[in-house]
Amino acid sequence: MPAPDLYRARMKAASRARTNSPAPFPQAAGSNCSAHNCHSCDVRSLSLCDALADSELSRLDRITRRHRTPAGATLIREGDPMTFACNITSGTVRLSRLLHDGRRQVMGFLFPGDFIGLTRRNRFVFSAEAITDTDCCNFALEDLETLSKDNPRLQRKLYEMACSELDAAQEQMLLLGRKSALERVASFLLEVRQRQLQQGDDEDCIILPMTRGDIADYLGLTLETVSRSFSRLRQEQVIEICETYRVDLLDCPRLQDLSGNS
Amino acid sequence: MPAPDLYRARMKAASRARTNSPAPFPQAAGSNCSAHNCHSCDVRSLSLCDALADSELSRLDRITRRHRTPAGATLIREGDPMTFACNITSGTVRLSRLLHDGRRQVMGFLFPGDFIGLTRRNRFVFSAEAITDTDCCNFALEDLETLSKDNPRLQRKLYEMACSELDAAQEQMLLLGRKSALERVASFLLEVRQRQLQQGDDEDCIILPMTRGDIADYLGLTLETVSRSFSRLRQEQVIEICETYRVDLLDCPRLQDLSGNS
DNA sequence: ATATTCTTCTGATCCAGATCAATGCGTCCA
DNA sequence: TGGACGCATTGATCTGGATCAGAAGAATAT
Repeated sequence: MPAPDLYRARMKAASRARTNSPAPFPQAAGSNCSAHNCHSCDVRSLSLCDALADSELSRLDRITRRHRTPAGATLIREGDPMTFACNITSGTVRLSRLLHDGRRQVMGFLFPGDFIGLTRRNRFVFSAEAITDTDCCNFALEDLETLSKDNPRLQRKLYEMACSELDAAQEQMLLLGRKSALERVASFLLEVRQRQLQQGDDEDCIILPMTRGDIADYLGLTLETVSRSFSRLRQEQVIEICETYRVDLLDCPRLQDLSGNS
Repeated sequence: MPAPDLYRARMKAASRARTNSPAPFPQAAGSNCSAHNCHSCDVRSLSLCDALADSELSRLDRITRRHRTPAGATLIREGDPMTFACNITSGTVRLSRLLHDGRRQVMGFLFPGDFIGLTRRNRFVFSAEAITDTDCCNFALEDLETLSKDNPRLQRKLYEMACSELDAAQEQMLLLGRKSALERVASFLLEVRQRQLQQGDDEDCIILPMTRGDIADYLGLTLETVSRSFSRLRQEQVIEICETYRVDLLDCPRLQDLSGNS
């Protein structure tokens, strides 16, 4: 995504929030927004669907509902009944949870290939909001269960995804429990870099579609502290802030040191 | 466990740490410490093994190695290769991770029925230490994989356990990222209560086998702050500290309010 | 153009919780 | 029996990051 678009997307998102327009999701069955099918899917190798052989894909195709969610709109509201799971195929999504008085914890940012639905709760405890325009495939939970029941590879893949998420969550617990502000921000930049390498963007230039406030709520800080940490990393020549939402990692080894991961 | 024993166990643990005696784990095959088998297992219904029918238990029995770990000894060291998984059958275990400069994050406390091994890493990134004398069953990872390969219920159970862990980890991320000290301590007490209800101890009197320092490292606080929070809850008649490691929850609704979970 | 909105950045001040320090209690061991 | 040790509690002080308060940039709306 070209850089100026990102800013525009953010603005659109903000304006949508202002006018409080209804979230376009979930939509009625059949209202597919992007010409797309499982066989030609860009992110199949990154996602759940990687567990299915070509021959099984048509069965998946039949239970899939595809949706486009514009930037700023809500995919899932905290408290919604957990009736479907969801696979992000393009865009960036923010998962967040609120405390009664408005304090917010961002549980994670989702990129193409990421999956929502690894939980045993019967309601979503977080909301999912599109940071940029987002495409996703969702499956009724019962369909997915039927499918996984006679597909051990799919069941196994779900297990592996849950374990990976768990590894990441434990990393985040260490960060939130014991790291300083600068360590958190350094860790975050390296995490985003790692994610973008997986996506095939192999530059040391990372794109941050989320705001400083989003980052702060992910790292258990305030946006001012995040901003100051960015500035300090810039002053120390560890990063260059090309644009607000685009950062060059000039010195990754140093960033690694600063991240606290020995 | 009667209360005074707990104090003694802690002392033993401390003395073991002092004299730096070697961890008695992993032991050679066959060195079973407790007379115990899968069919008569107390915690089967709480654990992984619940997924297996009676008829399949003997197969599990054959790949199981049982160990007793005395209080204060180490079950797993950070960095050990992940060659086995482990099921706690009695006792309490602390999982913790260290930052290079000694800062510690306790990732969780394990009770009977809890499982270690839901990860995709090939090395343990945390250490596991027995807080009280602990019995566990462990399985070579490859045995477990063989078993789960032709046992969909076991595979499914592993998936569900990973999802439960993930739900808990997200709860903890909210706590570590956004809750105040008092909210953290209140949440912790309620969490322990919940765990002890599962174990069948249905009193509003909870046992805390871990030290204030352990609790602090679990909650991202210092032990002084934890101690002060306990004192404040006592002053406000929300809890009664019967003994250091035994707490009565006098007013659970109030504790719930104070925990920040609306 | 100009006003407006959203966001970031930076400086000044404040405070919750960390750190430092002292006391007491229970257990172990010589 | 006394001293050492581990742990918990409480008080005094300090500080990293929160909060409060502008200023300025970037884009949209008019």
